[in-house]
Amino acid sequence: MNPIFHALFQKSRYLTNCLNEVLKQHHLYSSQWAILYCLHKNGSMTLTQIWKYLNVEAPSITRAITRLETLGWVERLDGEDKREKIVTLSAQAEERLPAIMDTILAFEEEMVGSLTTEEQQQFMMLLEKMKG
Amino acid sequence: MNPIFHALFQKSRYLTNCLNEVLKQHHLYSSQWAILYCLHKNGSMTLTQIWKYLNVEAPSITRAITRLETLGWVERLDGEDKREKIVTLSAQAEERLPAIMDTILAFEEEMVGSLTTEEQQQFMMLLEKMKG
DNA sequence: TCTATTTATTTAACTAGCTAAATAAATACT
DNA sequence: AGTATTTATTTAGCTAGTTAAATAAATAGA
Repeated sequence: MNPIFHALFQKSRYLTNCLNEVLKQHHLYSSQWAILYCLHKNGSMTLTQIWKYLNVEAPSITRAITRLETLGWVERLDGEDKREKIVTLSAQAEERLPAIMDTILAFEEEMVGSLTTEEQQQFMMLLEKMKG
Repeated sequence: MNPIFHALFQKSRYLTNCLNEVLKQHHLYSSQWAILYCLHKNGSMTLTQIWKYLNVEAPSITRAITRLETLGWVERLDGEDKREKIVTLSAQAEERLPAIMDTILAFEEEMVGSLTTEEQQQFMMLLEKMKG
């Protein structure tokens, strides 16, 4: 068994666990953060736009949005096309995002700061060179 | 948001999905394969040895072993220390392992074959250079 | 116009990780 | 010896991904 896969899976799991740990202070999980960041960057989006952007399946997003809605982070609005739901950040979310972003930046610096910019580019290049 | 994390998580998810896909022909999931491979390599192991080796929490292994046991891949035996359970591969599993290993080798070649040995080492080195 | 197909979302059920707490056996301490 | 602590496993319940199938609205075609 090629150790690359084991190492890659381990690191991925380890990093999401760490991310969840630092996000605890904001009462968020990493998958919830991914959606909030996506909405912050792109503005209001339909569910389909979100899952295509994050490259996960629709039901994962439906469930996460439902949770974020009950927690007051987002709102679901009917679209002009009655099939689609438009998701927007709540005022409360907009207010809290800067502090969360600070947390994330510190986390990233801690995790990946030991790599030079060239090494980071090298890493991305190698990742992309794997099939898929 | 540093794109390294997104890329890493995506690739990890993509590779496990691919692995699950090729393992379908053997009616196995990737996490089940990880345990079977571990037992093949190390011989009989206690649950604790397995979860420490695979670096996941104990309940994940308890559940996976229960499933593998009902499917006939492994057996749970009482240890001399009555607290521990010793897990062994079934005869059926031993019989089927070579074919599964062929599948896995082909999968690895497909996924990572486009990288030279140096690139693979480079990749591992960069992974390890990240904190953790 | 009516029907068939496509598209957006949701629901159900599965694997797979996690933490926290329960249980039972072994070990350590007085 | 008897109690307290540690260790191994399990159970319960959570996030988070997946596929398959249901529902409802929009679109395309006869």
